[in-house]
Order: sequence, then structure tokens, then C-alpha cells
Amino acid sequence: MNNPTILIIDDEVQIRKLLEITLSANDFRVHEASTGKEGLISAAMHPPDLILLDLGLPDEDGQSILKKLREWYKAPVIILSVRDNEDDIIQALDNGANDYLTKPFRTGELLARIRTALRLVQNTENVPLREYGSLSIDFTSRIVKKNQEVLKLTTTEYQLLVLMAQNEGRVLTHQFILKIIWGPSYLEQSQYLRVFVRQLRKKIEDNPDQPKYIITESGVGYRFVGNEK
Amino acid sequence: MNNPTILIIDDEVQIRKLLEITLSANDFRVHEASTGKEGLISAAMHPPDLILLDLGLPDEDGQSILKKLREWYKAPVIILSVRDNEDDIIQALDNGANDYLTKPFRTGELLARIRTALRLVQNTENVPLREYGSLSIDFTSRIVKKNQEVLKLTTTEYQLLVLMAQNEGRVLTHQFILKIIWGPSYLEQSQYLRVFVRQLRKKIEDNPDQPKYIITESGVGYRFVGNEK
DNA sequence: GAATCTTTATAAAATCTTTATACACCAATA
DNA sequence: TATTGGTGTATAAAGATTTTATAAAGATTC
Repeated sequence: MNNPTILIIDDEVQIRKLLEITLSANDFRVHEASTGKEGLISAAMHPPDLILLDLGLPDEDGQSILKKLREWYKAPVIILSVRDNEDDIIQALDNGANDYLTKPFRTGELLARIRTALRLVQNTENVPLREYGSLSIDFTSRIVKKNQEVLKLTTTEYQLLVLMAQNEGRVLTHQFILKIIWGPSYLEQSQYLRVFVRQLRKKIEDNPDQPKYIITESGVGYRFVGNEK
Repeated sequence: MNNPTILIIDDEVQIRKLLEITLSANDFRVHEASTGKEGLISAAMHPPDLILLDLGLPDEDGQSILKKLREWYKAPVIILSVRDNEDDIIQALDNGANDYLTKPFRTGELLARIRTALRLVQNTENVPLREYGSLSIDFTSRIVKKNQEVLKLTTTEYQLLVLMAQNEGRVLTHQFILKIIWGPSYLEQSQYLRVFVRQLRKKIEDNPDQPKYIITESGVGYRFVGNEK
């Protein structure tokens, strides 16, 4: 993919300017929109490779924009948000956002996350075997190996691992994971998750106390990181 | 690939005879089944390199057989049918058929299509004898030996062993095994399986209480492990 | 009627859920 | 700068439940 296009949906001129300069300097093509409505139209007319969406838009709630986008738009959406509304971030992730950044953000981090998001969409193919360093998951034969050795995982542990691995790089909120694996009536049982994340880490991490694969995003959820960097 | 094996599933004796003569003359090995159920069992026991499936079977609809086959069978399936209406063809292809021939067909054309289908798939060679440590299974003569001694296995025990061995390394779910060996109406009878797994383990394992070959995957099914690392 | 399959009953093991406690982090306070 | 309390996460281990193992009795088949 040469020179990916990024759509910025943000009402603050200064932010747009900053982003445009940063992104252009890094060989991205940039589209801009200052309102939600404008953003939706632009995305529909010239689908970008990635969207940066500010949650605090003047005309329409960013969550609502995100939902409308996700009805057809598959590529990554990264949320930009002012610091003090973590609930919004969680809701956005549940609504299908891939990642989030709180303002003010360092441009280096933004660029890294954009690159990660773009890279990961390409391997979202239905590959039956995935390798992450010394960890490999064979989805057809249901075999997970660590350093060539077959791991013994319970059903729930395996489901959890697969869910996370298939959403590599994305933050999965506690509630999202609980809903998928235990069902909608278990949304409050975060403790389950902690117990099982611990079990999984014991089995797949080199050092469970300094996890490389299953990263805790405090207050939000967990993120599976396939290859460090 | 030398002498590919072809399984014919057709209820008409004349057709089977014709096909057998034609295919044998062209250096294919031939298996036959006259009903859908028989065909499914044969395919699971001795996976052929290609299957010729008649849609008009007496016991069960050919489309349904095809669907069941495709749950695990990857090699080509060519449909034979007297019906040449588009709907049947499309449905068969949707269900995973590789090609479709209407009866009566010219044998030259059939052979050409078989070769094409085989060329498109690279098959794993069918080994008639397999050894797993001190256990050996001769699929052609139906003889199982443990430490050079011939084991006495009942039909069901043998079917179960062959099914598992042919799918070495894969987890076979309870339901999958029950469906193949006992039939679709026995999906709930997991207890059968436990009883027979126990019998098999008693006969093939060095220590039935610490099985090496038939591994339990709790909550999921069983996995046959041929060679411990 | 011997071999095999099916069913039943119970024991054992594996897994999941809950509880209790410790830890890390951050902000407000003194 | 140290202290305190609150929030969220980690961890082990006990308790509860589900799944599997096992033997043996009852049916069925050839």
C-alpha cells in the first residue's frame, strides 16, 4: 500500500493543522473534515485507509458517527479524546474503534499506532496458523504451542486466547470480552477475566509477571500484542 | 502422487461397474459405496484423493452428504447427477463440490475433469500401514498390532481407532466422532464414546490410566497423538 | 450362547466460580 | 516529602460444578 490516506475528523483547527503537517511529513495523504456529517460524507466519497476521529464534535456525538461508520467501514478508526472521559473511550472501543489516544498526545506515539493499525488490518485474513514469536496458534487443529511444545489449555482459556489473538493490537474492553466469551449477563464479572488472564499468562508468557503478549490497559481492558516493536 | 484413490458413492450398480472399469483402466484405485452413510464412513476411514458423489442416493439427500463431507474433507468432490437444472448445480457448488457432471457422461470428459481436479489439489499420500511407536495399524488388512502382537478389536473399536489415527494431531469433537461412527442421531450419546475410548485405551495404551495415544481434551473431545516428540 | 453394544451408577478428575488478600498507582492531604 | 485512602488489578487457594472415567449389569446381535 503506497501512501495511505488518512481522514481526520476534528473540529479544532489547530489540531487538524498539527495532524496534517505531521502526517504529510510522514508520507500519508490527508483528508480533513470539521464536523461529523462532513466526515461521513468524505469517508463515503473517498474511503480512506484509516480514520482519526475526535469524540467531541459540535454537530453530532462522536459515538454516533462511529456507529454509522462501522455499518460499512472496515478499516481502522483511531479515537482522539480529551483526557477526562474514559467512559467515552470504553464506549468507543465497544462500538468498534481500533485504538485511542488521549489529547494531548505525542506525535511519535500517534504515528506508531497508525502504522500498527494499518499493518494489522492486512493480516486479518483467515490464516489457519498464526505465529507470534515463540507462540503459535493453529486454529484448525486447535493446537497452541510455546517453544515448540504443545500447551494444555482449557476451553475457556483457548477461547480467550483466540479472541485476543484475532484482535491483535486492538484494545478489547472487559465488557466486550465478557460478552463474547461468557455471554451478555456476565458483563460485571471482571474478576473472571482477571483469573483467566492470569492462567493464560502463566501458560503463554515467558515471564508471566512481565507479560509481552497480553498487555493490561488499566481502566479499559486488555490488548494482545503479537510482535513487539 | 501415484495411483490416486477415488471413492465412488452411487447406488446404481451399473454405473459403479462402469466407473470402476474406466477408472481402474486409467490407474486409479477405486473404493465403492452404495449409500450416503456408507460413503461417509468409507471416506472417514480411508480418505480418498477424490470422491465421485451421486446426488440421487436412496438413504439421504446427496447435498446433505456433501455438506457433511465438507465439514472435514478437503480433497475434490465431483458431483454426478441426472438432474441438470441450474439450481441443483449451484447448490452443490455452494456446498463445496469441485465440479458437476450430468449423467449420462462421456468417460473421456469424466477422466479429464478428474485429472484437472486432482491437479488443483496437492494431496497427502495415502499410506496403507502406519506405525506409532509400539502400535501399528494396517489399514488394508485391518490388523492392529501392539508390541508385535495382533490385537482383537471389535468393529466399533477399530472404526474409532482408524478415525482418530487418520486425523492424527487434530482434536475431534465428541459430536464429530459420534456423527461419523454412530450417525447423526447419536450426537448426544457422549457416554458411548467414553465407554469405547476406555476399551480402546485398555487395548492400545501401555498404561491406560496415563494414555499417550488418545488424549482427552476436556470439554471438547479427543486427540490422537501418534509420535510423542 | 458368546461377543458386542447399550445403559446405569458411581468415582475421579478437571474446570469454573468465588473468596480473601495483596499489590500498584494516583491524587489529595498534611 | 511523607501519608493516607481510593480505585483498579493480580494472585492463590478454597468451594462448587461440570465433565470424564470406570466397572458392571442389562440388551441385543449373529
